[in-house]
Amino acid sequence: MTHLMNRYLHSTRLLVAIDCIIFGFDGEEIKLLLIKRNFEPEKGKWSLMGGFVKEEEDLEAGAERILYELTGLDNIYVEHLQTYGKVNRDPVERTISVVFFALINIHAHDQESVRAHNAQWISLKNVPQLIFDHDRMVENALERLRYKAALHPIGFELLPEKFTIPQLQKLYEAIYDMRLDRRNFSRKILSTGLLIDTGEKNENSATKKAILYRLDKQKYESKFNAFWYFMPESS
Amino acid sequence: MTHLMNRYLHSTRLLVAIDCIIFGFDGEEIKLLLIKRNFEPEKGKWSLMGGFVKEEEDLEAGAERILYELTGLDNIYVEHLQTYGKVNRDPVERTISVVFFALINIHAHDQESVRAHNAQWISLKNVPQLIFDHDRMVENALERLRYKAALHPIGFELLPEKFTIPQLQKLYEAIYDMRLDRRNFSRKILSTGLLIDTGEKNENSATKKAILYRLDKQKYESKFNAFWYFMPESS
DNA sequence: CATTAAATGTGTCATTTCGACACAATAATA
DNA sequence: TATTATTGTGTCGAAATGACACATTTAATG
Repeated sequence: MTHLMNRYLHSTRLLVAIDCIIFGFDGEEIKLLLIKRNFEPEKGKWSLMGGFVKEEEDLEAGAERILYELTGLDNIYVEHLQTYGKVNRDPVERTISVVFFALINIHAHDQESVRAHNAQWISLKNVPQLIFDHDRMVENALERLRYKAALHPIGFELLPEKFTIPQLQKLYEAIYDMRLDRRNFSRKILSTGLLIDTGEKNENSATKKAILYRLDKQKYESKFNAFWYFMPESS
Repeated sequence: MTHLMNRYLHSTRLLVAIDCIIFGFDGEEIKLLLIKRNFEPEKGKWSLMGGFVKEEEDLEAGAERILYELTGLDNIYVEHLQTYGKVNRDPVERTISVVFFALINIHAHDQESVRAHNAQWISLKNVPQLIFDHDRMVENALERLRYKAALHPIGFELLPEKFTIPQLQKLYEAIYDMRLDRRNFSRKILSTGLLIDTGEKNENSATKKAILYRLDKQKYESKFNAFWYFMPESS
């Protein structure tokens, strides 16, 4: 038992943080939920929402706790991105950061809680410099989002329950920062069989009202872990 | 400063381990380099190669150290898989495990070092039960390998510098555990423009000698982070 | 009330890609 | 020289893709 103890006893314990990249979509742009820190360290600067792992808490649970604290939402899409552990990434003390990214319906969160945390939705194109290595985390998360959305039907997580094909197209155009052909996009999306016509139409339109669809949850679950092979047209 | 100290001081420090999933290919099967532990805890059982993060060591550096210790190789393909942090995953003490996976040329490693660590190459199909949550790590790594190899020209990392198209095909057949059509495979691979005909032929053949190709490093680098869209035929 | 403008739904067509399959070339062996 | 196993390359029809046209819906306009 002494031998066992030695291996463990002589090893370093580290602070373990959890940081969350929170994506939203307002109909035009992809946005991030960032906080202007009113606490140390780096008070006054922008950062991701985060916290430390608790003694008796799984990592995923920690991410969900932190997301709930800020947005009042649970049951949202959360995925482990990766872990950042450069020796000097946190100037106060060496800290490993386990990073998750979340996709939420931007209109569904708790406004009050967001205000209390001094948080704001900021367009991807206007993201300020962030503390520590949070910039790189955001970069990597965007790559992952693009990667994932090309292959899995993940985009729906950013939209309300009922949505139109033009809305979905705008979402993909925002994710990939490129224009897509309406007609080809529609064909591709409908060919997945994931969309169910609700019979309703989008009333908030000054011109032709688009059909409101909802996800076929069943097919969604079954297709989610399979490759999807959707990709924006190459040029 | 007291405020700052409180946030940090009252948080838990955790043991941080690094575990490595090491893939190899022997020409027929995908294999894992596993160790039969001659140390506690779980002495006598099989596990991944791992270790603890050192005080002044980046995570990636730690993975490379551990890989070098076992195989004598550096400059190999290593990618962060994900981090496992369930509260009770290690019965001795709560430990977070940052997991990497590596792809190596199975004939290039240091035999002596592998023997000294009581390690063995074990076919994916015969992997014994592993300690802790290492089974799930292996499962996830295989998923990642399949995912990645379908989209990026990653398979070459498992082959010697010069290789034939039939060898490459056998590799993909092993990764996806399915048979592929020779003629379609050849067409797809050659169409990527990544292969350069060395002019040499594989002399270890009792029949028609296959052309030896090597990677076009330049194109390889440029295509690596782009989607590749190679996938085995569906059925 | 007819016209216009903007947005949506659907269709066509040529090109490319993909899967299934056939045939010729190479090299050791009998 | 025939045989056998393996490798290289070609063909063909079906499906998917990108480029593009046209008709429909709706509010606003005169």
